[in-house]
Amino acid sequence: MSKEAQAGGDEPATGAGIQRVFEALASAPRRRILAYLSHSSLTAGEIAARFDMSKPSISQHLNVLEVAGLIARERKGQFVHYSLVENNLANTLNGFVQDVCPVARPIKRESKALAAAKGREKAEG
Amino acid sequence: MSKEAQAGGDEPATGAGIQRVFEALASAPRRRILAYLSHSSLTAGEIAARFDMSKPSISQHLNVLEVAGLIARERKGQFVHYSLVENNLANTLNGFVQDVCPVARPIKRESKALAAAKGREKAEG
DNA sequence: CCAGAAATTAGGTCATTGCCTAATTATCTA
DNA sequence: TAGATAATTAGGCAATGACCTAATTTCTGG
Repeated sequence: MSKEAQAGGDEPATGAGIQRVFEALASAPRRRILAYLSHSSLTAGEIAARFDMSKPSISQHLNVLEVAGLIARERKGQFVHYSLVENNLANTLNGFVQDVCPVARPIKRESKALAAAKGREKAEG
Repeated sequence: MSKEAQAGGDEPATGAGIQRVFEALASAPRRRILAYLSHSSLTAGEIAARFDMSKPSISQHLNVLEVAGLIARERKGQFVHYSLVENNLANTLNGFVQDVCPVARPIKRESKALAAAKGREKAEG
């Protein structure tokens, strides 16, 4: 398993990947893109159509999200489909919260269970 | 209860507070400060001493974190003590993850329980 | 009151980000 | 192959952010 692709699993919250993730999330349009993709995969054009912003700008946002490992792209003919990389966001943020927030530490085992459950889901899905 | 002070409780992940939180978290030094404060409260000077950075720069970072509602300041004589606002970080990130990450949605009730438990903890103190 | 320490504010520089338009690449179809 | 559509890359510009030094505020102790 590639370390960066599935960041958040065991990687400490001080790793290199987490920086890109938080930078990616610091932008409202990018968070909005993630929200859209949480409902269904979309082409770059479909995403751009939902914004009052030029296509190249959206393309840049998509690139930032992809480099952060939060979304995946797949070319299909002349279209490029984007989809959420589901584990990464939750795991990265979860890992960080566990490092920083004392309250959250007790649920460390739960998040572990969550990751396991997700693994199962993927395998069955 | 002030809405912004305890952001993340019911506030949608599209609110104004979340933007400040994510911007605050986009900086490695600021995340490091949060990690320090998760172990104990510290004065501005004690925090600055842990960084290879000027005190004014640290002061600015502290201000960003405070405006985001992630830390609290308390003046004691000539010192200023900073401490973590524990609920806010976990709740804000949790709320966002629930909005975006399909896997995480089923644990919505758990996070609610977590918030409740935290309330109790605070009250018993 | 004055010297000194803690912390912030003020002001300036430099790099980065976010947006745009124009140009380019890749693909489909007639 | 030519023309149209999807998407990206290239390049430029304004705004923002992160750092610094110097100056200021706020408190303590002699």
